[in-house]
Amino acid sequence: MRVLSLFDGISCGYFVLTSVLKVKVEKYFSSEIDGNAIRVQHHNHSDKLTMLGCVKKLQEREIDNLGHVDLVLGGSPCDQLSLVNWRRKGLHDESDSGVLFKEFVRILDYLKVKAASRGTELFWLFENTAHMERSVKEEMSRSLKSEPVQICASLFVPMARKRNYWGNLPGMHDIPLMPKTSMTLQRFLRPHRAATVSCLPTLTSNITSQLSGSEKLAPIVYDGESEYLSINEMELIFGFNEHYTDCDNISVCQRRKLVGKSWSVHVIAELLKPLAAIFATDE
Amino acid sequence: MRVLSLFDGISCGYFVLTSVLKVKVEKYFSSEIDGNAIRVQHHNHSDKLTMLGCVKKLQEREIDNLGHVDLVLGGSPCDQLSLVNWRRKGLHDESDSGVLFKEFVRILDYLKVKAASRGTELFWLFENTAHMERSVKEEMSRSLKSEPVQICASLFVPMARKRNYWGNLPGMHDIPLMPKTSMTLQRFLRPHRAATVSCLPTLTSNITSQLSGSEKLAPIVYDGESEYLSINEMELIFGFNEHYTDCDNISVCQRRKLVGKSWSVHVIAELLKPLAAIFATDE
DNA sequence: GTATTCGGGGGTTAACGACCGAACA
DNA sequence: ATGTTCGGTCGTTAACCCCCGAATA
Repeated sequence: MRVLSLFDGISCGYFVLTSVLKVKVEKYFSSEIDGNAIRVQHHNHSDKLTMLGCVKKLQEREIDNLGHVDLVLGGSPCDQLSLVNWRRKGLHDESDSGVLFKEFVRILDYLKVKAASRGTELFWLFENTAHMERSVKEEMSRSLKSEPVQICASLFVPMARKRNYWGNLPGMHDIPLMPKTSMTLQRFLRPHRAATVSCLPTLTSNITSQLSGSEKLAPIVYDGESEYLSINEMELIFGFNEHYTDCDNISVCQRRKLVGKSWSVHVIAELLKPLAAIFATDE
Repeated sequence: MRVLSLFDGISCGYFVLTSVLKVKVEKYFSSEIDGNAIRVQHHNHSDKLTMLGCVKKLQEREIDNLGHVDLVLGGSPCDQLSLVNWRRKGLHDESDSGVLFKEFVRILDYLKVKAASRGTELFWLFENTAHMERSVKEEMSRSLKSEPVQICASLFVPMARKRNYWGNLPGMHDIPLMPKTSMTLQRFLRPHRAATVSCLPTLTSNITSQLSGSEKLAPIVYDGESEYLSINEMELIFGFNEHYTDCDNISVCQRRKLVGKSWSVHVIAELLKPLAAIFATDE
């Protein structure tokens, strides 16, 4: 499989395809500009990724040079779209990150045309927060020429995380809306660390996102004192290996920002699972 | 084997005995008061250690309650002894950490008497920096009733670390003073990270200890820029598993302090290796 | 009503990264 | 002479953690 991942972050897509689904990834093109995210990519996947830099550099000439692409992945920045940012600028402020959504559409549309003319199939998946203005979501759907499915990570892990997923993956609109997982937070913790809640709120890059309810209850008790999740625990709950982001002296704060903006591994694995039956795997 | 480790830090002794030498450790009593060190102990060895708290609490009654002890380990704080601290207070200032050396002697002497009266053998190992005033070293030798052997970690890893080791371990004074290891720093680094030196200076808790020579050369080049070692690389060079100290949101700075004060795994393994032929192992 | 949320601004605290220093090899 | 070192102080920068906020469900 040959993959193009835009806004690749800490390469959740590559992690899911190779570590979870065991798909043989022949090429993985990663577009990312954040220095810490690239350090995590280097540390975990070193020379298996091809780094492309900024999406804006990907014009038709550069896309042609990638060769054949089977799957396009992307989740453009939501900081200017999410309702949690009351000073958000929306999709159209050219000086901010919301406008990057259009880069995904531009690149996807070009690859669709190429695939159609060659008679090959192009799979794609686009993700963004479910917590945005209705008008923005509708504009995204018009641009992507499809309707999203909303999936919450609490189907698989003890953490809320409602996200909208657009795409053409087989069966993606038929994912059963099962009840929340029976896995409790405590199951993810080491000895000496006790959970105060069974399920976490949506974890963002802001540490206060960990506090539950109006009483703002911290999730952990250690040595008789309440405290926040460790970054290790956050990595595990998102579905990565423990220590996934521990490299190159990236601070705990920056690691929290990287993971808080990432995808939930279990949800992406559920969405991409049908591709494992189509493309070559290691098993 | 039943072990008492004083000033246990991040439990290098337990790591060596179990992970390197595969000795069956029936009991490992750890005396430590640093909160971050205890978090690392909990995270890596959870319920396999028995925490004793401060060495000063270990009076004859508490020592009796430990039951039989085969091996005593310890490296008392050197911040008031090392020549690098020009405001050091020495061994006898009751308000500072140098005086803790006497706690090791007190506890060792009591266990020696107990072992002699029961006719059992008591192994012991005490460690401290080689970079101290001659008079302090001589006083330590008088108190411990033995002479130390000086071993540098560069025998095994690309890092200087001259330390004095006192004890009664079989063959410890016969460890061959081989030339420095042929393992270069580059062998410990991931792709995209280049070493500027083949062997590091003595790594301490101070980040500037990584700079070599009068030109103060940083050890790493990444993306064309010189930078410091990552804490991961420091863990590996000390002989621990990568991420050994990554837990509970301990900051990179605090992790550097924990590792910088720790023992070199390879040296301790060489010293304790003869015990693997005496005590039960997993192999 | 009421709880929720891939975020930012502001004041306090800790990490960072240069100099400092003196003995022993 | 020259280089070295299980550290500590000092100014600068970044991390921390309380507030804030408004649409959607």
